[in-house]
Amino acid sequence: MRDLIPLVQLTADVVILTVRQELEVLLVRRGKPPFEGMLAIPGGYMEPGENLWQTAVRELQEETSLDGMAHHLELVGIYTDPDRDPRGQVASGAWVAMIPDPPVARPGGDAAATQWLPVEQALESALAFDHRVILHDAVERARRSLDQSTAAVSFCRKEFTVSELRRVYETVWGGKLDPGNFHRKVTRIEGFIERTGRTTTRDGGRPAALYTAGARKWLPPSIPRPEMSA
Amino acid sequence: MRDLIPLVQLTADVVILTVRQELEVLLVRRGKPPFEGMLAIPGGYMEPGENLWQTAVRELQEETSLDGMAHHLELVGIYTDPDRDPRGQVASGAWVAMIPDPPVARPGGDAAATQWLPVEQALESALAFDHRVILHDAVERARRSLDQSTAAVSFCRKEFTVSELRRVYETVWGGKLDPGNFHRKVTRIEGFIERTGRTTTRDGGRPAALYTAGARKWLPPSIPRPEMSA
DNA sequence: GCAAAAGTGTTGAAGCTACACCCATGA
DNA sequence: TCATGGGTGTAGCTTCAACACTTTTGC
Repeated sequence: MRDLIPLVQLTADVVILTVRQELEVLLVRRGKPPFEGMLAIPGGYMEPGENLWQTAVRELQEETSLDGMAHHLELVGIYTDPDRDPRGQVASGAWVAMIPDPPVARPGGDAAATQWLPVEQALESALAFDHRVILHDAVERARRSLDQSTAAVSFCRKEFTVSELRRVYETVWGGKLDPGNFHRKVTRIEGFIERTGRTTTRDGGRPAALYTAGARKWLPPSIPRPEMSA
Repeated sequence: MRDLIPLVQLTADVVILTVRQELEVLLVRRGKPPFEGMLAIPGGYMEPGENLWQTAVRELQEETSLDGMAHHLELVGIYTDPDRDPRGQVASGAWVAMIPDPPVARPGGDAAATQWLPVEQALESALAFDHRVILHDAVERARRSLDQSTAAVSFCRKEFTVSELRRVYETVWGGKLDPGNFHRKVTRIEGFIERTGRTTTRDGGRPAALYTAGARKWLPPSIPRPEMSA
């Protein structure tokens, strides 16, 4: 009976997204079989003593030289179809990371090359394993997070302007937001973003106030919670 | 090198929640070691040919006699600490299910007994494995889903009244909502709930219109998406 | 000065909260 | 008839969308 229980290996795949002109994803070209030469989502095996979240943090760090721990890493799903990997039973936890300013991509491990690709384009490409599904789910999740949480700030550098934040929303959703109204909206949601007191003119025009991420994690719901009482 | 990659067994744990007077969770008392005699979240091993979601569906079905497929099953997390199970490396995917009307709990498998417990009370109890953490995360997730998605209807039977839906929110959040305003709110969100044309007097008073769940999955965000264009 | 981006003011429409009030049933 | 919960009306307030307009920089 106990022998019938599948023994599996675990991998963490990390869908690394950033916002430039469009929403882009970091992919690696596989340097060895299976799917040698194909594009894939960066990931790797869980190592002894690790849990899978730590694996994801490590992968993010290896691919981007970013401190994975400090960045937004959100679980997307767990992919466990028995035949998803030709090498045998390999289950994968998929995370999505939203990072600012694409840093230089760093090839390493079994990746012959890493590259940024617009997600539109990546979703039309053939990817290794079930990575097209994973990428699709991850992008869905990222869009949803923009709706509901303060995750958009993860796409901005540590200090950012309201306009830079607005451009994140505009890019991920496609469309334009009224700058004035957006400014009032986000500055009025308590704990969303906090002024640093500094300003910048890096976007041209009148100096813009710089902000950092606030403590709030979730945007206010559309059905407001009642006052706690019970 | 390849031998260093841990081989693990996979289990699916299903946190089954329902709303009665309070938010309650279905727990099983373990009938064999490890943690024999302790309360635990129902779950079981992934079987050959299954993926882990199917395992979760099967577990829900075994514990509640409900068609697991038809019910709301939401991934909560993946629990992979190397020492979370004394039997060895066992990783667990945790789901949360929100079901109506507690049906009769059905002991089966390695569960000597199953019982409903108020969540507050369960969170104060010692549970097997890391199940206190899992339960905590699952309840958080359920609360969040009420904010952001239409998941509240999963706590209602197939046909329900607006008041029954309101009581779900009131119970999960603790507090009172204005009946009139709540009624207008949910009936005006398109696709949230749909009238059946039938009525009921099961809650007393004037007959109440019966509704079913609509097609909408997510409630409107507080920062409205711009019109798509790009 | 001119262009560009930041941020504020304004106005009419829409939505929300609180609460009164009527409705339709069972007892 | 009364009690109970269902549902609508309404007044006052807040928020919102659209867009004009002022501010502060770089060139």
